[in-house]
Amino acid sequence: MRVSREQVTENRRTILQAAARLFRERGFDAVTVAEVMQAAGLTHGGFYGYFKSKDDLIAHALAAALPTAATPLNDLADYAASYLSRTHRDNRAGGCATAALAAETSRQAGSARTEMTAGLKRQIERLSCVTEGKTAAQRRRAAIGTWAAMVGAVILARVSDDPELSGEMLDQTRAWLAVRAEDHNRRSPRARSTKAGRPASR
Amino acid sequence: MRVSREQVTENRRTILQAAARLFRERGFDAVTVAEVMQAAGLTHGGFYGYFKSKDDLIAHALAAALPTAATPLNDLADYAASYLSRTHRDNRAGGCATAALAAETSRQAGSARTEMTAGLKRQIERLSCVTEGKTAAQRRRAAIGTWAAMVGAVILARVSDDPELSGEMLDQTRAWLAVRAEDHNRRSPRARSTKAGRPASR
DNA sequence: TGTACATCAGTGAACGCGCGTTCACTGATGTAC
DNA sequence: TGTACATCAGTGAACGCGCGTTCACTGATGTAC
Repeated sequence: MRVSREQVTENRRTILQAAARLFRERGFDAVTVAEVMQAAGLTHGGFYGYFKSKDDLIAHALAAALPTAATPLNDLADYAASYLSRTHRDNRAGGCATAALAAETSRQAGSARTEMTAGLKRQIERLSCVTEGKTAAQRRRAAIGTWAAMVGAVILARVSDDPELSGEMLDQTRAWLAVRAEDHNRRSPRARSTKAGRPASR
Repeated sequence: MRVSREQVTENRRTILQAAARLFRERGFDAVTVAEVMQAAGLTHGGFYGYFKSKDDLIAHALAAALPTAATPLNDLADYAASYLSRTHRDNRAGGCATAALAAETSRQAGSARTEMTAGLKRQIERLSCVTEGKTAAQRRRAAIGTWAAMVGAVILARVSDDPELSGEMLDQTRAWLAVRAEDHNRRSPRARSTKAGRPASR
């Protein structure tokens, strides 16, 4: 049952989206190739016409799930509020691929790690545009520290089976990040660069 | 080939230590029951005399690998320096079980999540004794934010296949945490509570 | 434009393989006298 | 204290099962005339 070239392109996209969701939700190992193909409305035999192997799918699905440099951030407080929300914590399948898969990816084949590393670099660049700091180096430092805290908080909130502690991880980390920004403004109020003052993304 | 009761007790401890190391190094799924038993110097058939199932082993191995409340922290800067070191980053098997396994544990059976949650509570308590803050609530907030950043930074440093970026994740997060403490001291220099002023652990 | 044929995306059965788990057996330990 | 027997920790073969991957086949698509 051959299919049109447009259909092939669309199928590939559908497979990648299904894989990206399933992997984030359950992890690489717990998701089978057959499940991904079924979620994409196909049978498992056709998989190897699209990808060399499951490892190959993992790398491409990661690339598809990670944010691109083309999507700039607006306000850090807004971003933190949405990232450190209960909605995001409970939405693994549609949420941040780094929080869901970074730890597992570090034990994965090279191509997956390469994709995750590229995504990490893009995210640090994006955050560097909205963090506080007199110099670019200070803003980069804040971007790295903030990102580590956000990713760590979501991972820890997700592992906690105590709902109160889980919510506290999100809320307290958010408040702690806000206090940090306030401290900075108190120390050097003129250093805050406006959003318009720098390009929105790179 | 029956074995003495003391030997049984020691074997159980050996199995747990071997499992805790292997799980941290490669993750729960990638380690087989047979590998754990071989690492403990036994054959795989005897496993079910010690544990109900692999899930049961996972829960007990986590409990064994997580820090106990009885080990208090001394200085936060020292702890951060050692946690955010290249040595720790490269020593998964002997390193922090939370950084190595929290993400995977959040998709695991209930007993493993319960152990990890208990470990998280203990760690927040430990850190609350060495963080800055006028009130207990402020110190707890700092403990949570600091712990999220430390765990996140090690996870991200481990996933990066760019050695420079990997090292930067550790160094910048450490510097960023130090700046945060300085800011606090500048804001309210009297608020710093001495180590002797509070019990070392709870 | 219409027709005949080659191409190849998709199907589903099948293959190896390795895993968690079970089980009959062995022989040293622990215990009852 | 010494002996006979019951117990049970450990062994290794075996069991199901599910996974990633392969392959012969099908039939709609794309192309050459």
